[in-house]
Order: sequence, then structure tokens, then C-alpha cells
Amino acid sequence: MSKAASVPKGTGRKPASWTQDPEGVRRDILAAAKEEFVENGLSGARVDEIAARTATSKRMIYYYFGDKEGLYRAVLEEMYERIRGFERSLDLASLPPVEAMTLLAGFTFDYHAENPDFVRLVMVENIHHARHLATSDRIATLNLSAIDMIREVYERGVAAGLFRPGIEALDIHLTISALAFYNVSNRASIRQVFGHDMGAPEALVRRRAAAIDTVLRMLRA
Amino acid sequence: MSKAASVPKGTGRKPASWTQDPEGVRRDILAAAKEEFVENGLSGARVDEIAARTATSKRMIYYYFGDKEGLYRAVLEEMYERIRGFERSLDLASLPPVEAMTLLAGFTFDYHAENPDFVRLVMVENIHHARHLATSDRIATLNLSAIDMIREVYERGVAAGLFRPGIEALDIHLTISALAFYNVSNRASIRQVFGHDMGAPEALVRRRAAAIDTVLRMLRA
DNA sequence: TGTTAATTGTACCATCTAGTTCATTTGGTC
DNA sequence: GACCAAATGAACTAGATGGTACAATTAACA
Repeated sequence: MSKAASVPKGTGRKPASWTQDPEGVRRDILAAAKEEFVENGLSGARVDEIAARTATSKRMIYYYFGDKEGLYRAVLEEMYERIRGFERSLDLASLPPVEAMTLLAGFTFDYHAENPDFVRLVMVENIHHARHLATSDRIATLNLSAIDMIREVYERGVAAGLFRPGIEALDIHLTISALAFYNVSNRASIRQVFGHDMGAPEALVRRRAAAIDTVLRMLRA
Repeated sequence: MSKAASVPKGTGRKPASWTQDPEGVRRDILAAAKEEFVENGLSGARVDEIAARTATSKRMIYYYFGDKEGLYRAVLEEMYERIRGFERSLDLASLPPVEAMTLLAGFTFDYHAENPDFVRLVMVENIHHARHLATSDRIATLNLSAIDMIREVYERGVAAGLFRPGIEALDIHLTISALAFYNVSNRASIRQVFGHDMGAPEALVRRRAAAIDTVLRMLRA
């Protein structure tokens, strides 16, 4: 072809024409990376595989994110910012204590059940001792609000004589999170060992009710 | 050196003398492998690193376990058999319902807290969708006993009017496990996000009491 | 003691993988 | 339209990694 002649032998020729879209490329890469990290963890993920899931090339991954860990960190940050947004949208302060706590426990349960990707990434990050959370400036200043929200509701409940006093807000949070997290994070082993699929609709409904009930019983005076 | 001359060039020479110990070698490899898998997961673990932690060589790993996954499966199996042994040693049937449930919840909490290696391996296995649990014959026939133990205690408690009826034994197990598992599995991220170290003695004591209390409140009539 | 099967040591390799090199194209600015 | 910085494509590489080849040694036993 005459085209090939117009180009130095064996290097960077391009098909015909293309348009730039840096932000689109970034988002595209992040989405592909999230899938791969969620599926295979940090060590198990393959940069080439991420590139293949992308509309662009491996070259771009390194151009925008530096290295594999940088990409992973970016995925983590985006994920935490997303959940933060949801949390803020809950307006617990305008509800009576019991209703507020029910809503929070239910929301937390549902969010985990509907976002196993989130749960898996948190697992992966914990396997790595959360060292990427530690080095991320964006996440460091982010997450104390959940505890504050709980404390506010809890104290109103105590003042109204609905909740018993003396419970730490962190303990409430841990209980709610544990019940929401566990049957997503350990779904696979639960299925293997007990033969029950916690992802099945009936199982979810029952477990959801049990979780909320457990939280309320823990709090009630 | 004269020593080198007494041996065919470039192949398998040995220092001087050594004795065989197949079982010892096996155990040695399993222990080293457990450390490495616990620390780095299945994909992150390096066979060369496992070999280095061993008194023997990489050659032996492949001789005894076939491949990396075979070794990983062997580690998993050993771990599950160990916890099974502990479970069996609990004599819940001879205790009154409330005391039995308190003991079980406390034991479960302590076992997780004292064996973060176990927790991490279960996390790793769940990241891999528990596919190695699925292909292990030894584990398949193992683990329904925990549920049966709980059911027995629960039904005695219901009969005695101590527990409310209508709860599934699986739900009790999931609640106990979730509370025990979560603050070990997510210890790193909890520390990063909330600045609390759930491994610290005071935190453990408080969390343990909260977990047991939560389980009992969930059950009480 | 001679033979054989189970073990073990050393060196090696094929392949995979994160990251790079180098040239090229695009979009904006003057 | 000339020039420059940002963005992109294709091929390449150094090193890591799972796994093997081959020979040697040991234990058991006839």
C-alpha cells in the first residue's frame, strides 16, 4: 500500500483518524480496572486484561495512572466517594430514633447486597492490610461521618427513653456493618459449606429482616 | 576444589549426607505455605518464596503437592479440619441453653480473634468464589455439624421458654459468625477509616461482650 | 549385597507480566 | 499554517514465575 510507504518502517502507524477524549478514556479505564480488580484482586489482576476490556490501550493506563497500584488506588477512591455520596443522602435527623435506625440498617444491608463489587474490593484491600487506603489523601479525610450520624440518632433515642444508654456509636456501626457485610463477603463459602445461597431473594429478605431486628434489639431499653 | 571433580559436571551434586523425613518435609512445606498464602493470597503468593521459607526445596513442593493450587488446597483442608476439631470439643449439650449459647458465641469470637490466619484464608478463598472448597473432597463432607449444635441448643431454649420461637438455626450461626468475623477480616480498613484498632485488648474485650450480648438479645423471648 | 522404588538437589526453561521506547497524531494558539 | 504540548498506537524488554529435566541419594527388602 502507498500508505505504509509514507511512514517509518515498523513503528507507530495508525489506522486513519481518531478523536481525543481524555476524560472518556479515563472513565473507560477505571470501569475496566474495577471489573478486573473485583474479579481477581490486586495481585491476580492483569494489566493486559484490563487493557483488553478497554476501548483503548495499555499505554493509556500507564499514561493516566502511572502504574498498576496507582490505577488500583484510583478505583478505590472512586468507590469510597460513591458510597459517601449515598450516605450523605440519608436524612436520618428528621426521623424518630427507631425509624432512623431501621432505615440506616436497612440501607446498609441493601447497599452491600446490591454492590458485591464494593464488598469484594474492601476484602481485597483488607487482604493488603489497607495500605492503599492509608496512602490515599482523598480517602483519609472522608469517613467519620457515618459514626457521627449514628451517634446523633442513638443519643436522641436514649434521651427519649427508647434506647438503653452506655453503647458506643462505633459498636453500633460495627454491628450493622458486620451483619450487612458478612453474608456478601462470605457468600461463596457459606454456599459451599451449608448449601445455602445467601444471594437468593427469599434468603435476602429473611436475612435483612433478621439483621434489622438484631440491631434494634441490641439498642432497645 | 577436589570435591567438585568427584562429581559429574554441572548436575545434582549434594553436600555430603542427609536423612529422609517425608512427613516432616510435608509439614514443613505446609507451614511455610500457610504463612505465604495468608500474607499474600493465592495469586500473590510466590512458590519460590514458600520454598525459601522451607528447610527443603521447590522441587519438593511439586513432588508432594503437584502444583501451586494443590498446595493451597492442602493448606485449606488442614485448616478446616483443625477448626472442626475444636468445634467438636465443645460440649454444649450438657449446659443450660443460655450458658451454652454464651459459650458458643464466646468461643467463636475468641477463635476468630486468636486465629486471624484462619480469617484471612477464608477471605482469600471467598475472593476466589470458594472454588477450592468446592473441589476438595475432604471438606465437602465436613461442616454441617455447627448448625446442628446450634439447633439443639436453640430448641432446648425454646422449650424452656427462654428463647423466642421461629428463628432459623442458620440465622443464629450467621449472626454469631458475622460478629466474630467482621472485626478481624476488616480490621485494617476499620483502623484506617475510624482510627480504631480492633486488635487492641480493651477493644477486643468490649467487642466480645457486645457480640455475646447481641446474640442473646436476638434470641431471648 | 544387589535391586528397586521413594525422595531429593541443581540447573534450567517457556511463558507471562509490569512497565517502556519511540514515533505519531491531535487540538489549540499565534 | 506553523508550532507545541497533550494524547495515543504498536512493538519491545527485562525480570519474575510456575513448573520441569535429569541425575543422584536413600531406605527397604529379597
